[in-house]
Amino acid sequence: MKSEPSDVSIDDLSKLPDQSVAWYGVRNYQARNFMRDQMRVGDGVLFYHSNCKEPGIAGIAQVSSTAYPDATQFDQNNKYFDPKATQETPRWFNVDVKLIKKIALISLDELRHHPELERMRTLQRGNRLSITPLDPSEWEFITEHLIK
DNA sequence: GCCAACGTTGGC
DNA sequence: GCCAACGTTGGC
Repeated sequence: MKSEPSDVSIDDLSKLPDQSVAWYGVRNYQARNFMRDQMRVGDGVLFYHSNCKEPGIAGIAQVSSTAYPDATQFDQNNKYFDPKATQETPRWFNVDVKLIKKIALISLDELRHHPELERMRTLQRGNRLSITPLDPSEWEFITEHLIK
């Protein structure tokens, strides 16, 4: 799951109550569907810093709630406000994500050097989805071999 | 349903 | 700041 550290960084997450955050602001249907239809409480999450000086995996987290309507879609003053969403028929959903641990950054450059990860969705050319599923073998490789 | 125009993402 | 890639919008 990608987050821009200027918005919510791994250190921001570590300071939040319960080290947990609502994954608000997703406005892409495919990414929304991953949260709404596929994520389960306890699923592992790689917390990825994007659109920043050092992009890469900054921490390990887990899904800590099932999906529920993203509150920002109803807030006229929020940049994620969606005039087409209503309380009765919300359009956007988010899960909560809870920090497990911050790790030494695994840079995008390093990720690209491991053949075990060459099919990883988020590394594919042209991929812009902020949320992508991981193959269990990719999760295993990263958590067992790339965390110092 | 097509598709041009436009907006966004995100690495570099 | 550039720009490739891709998603969304809306006229027709």
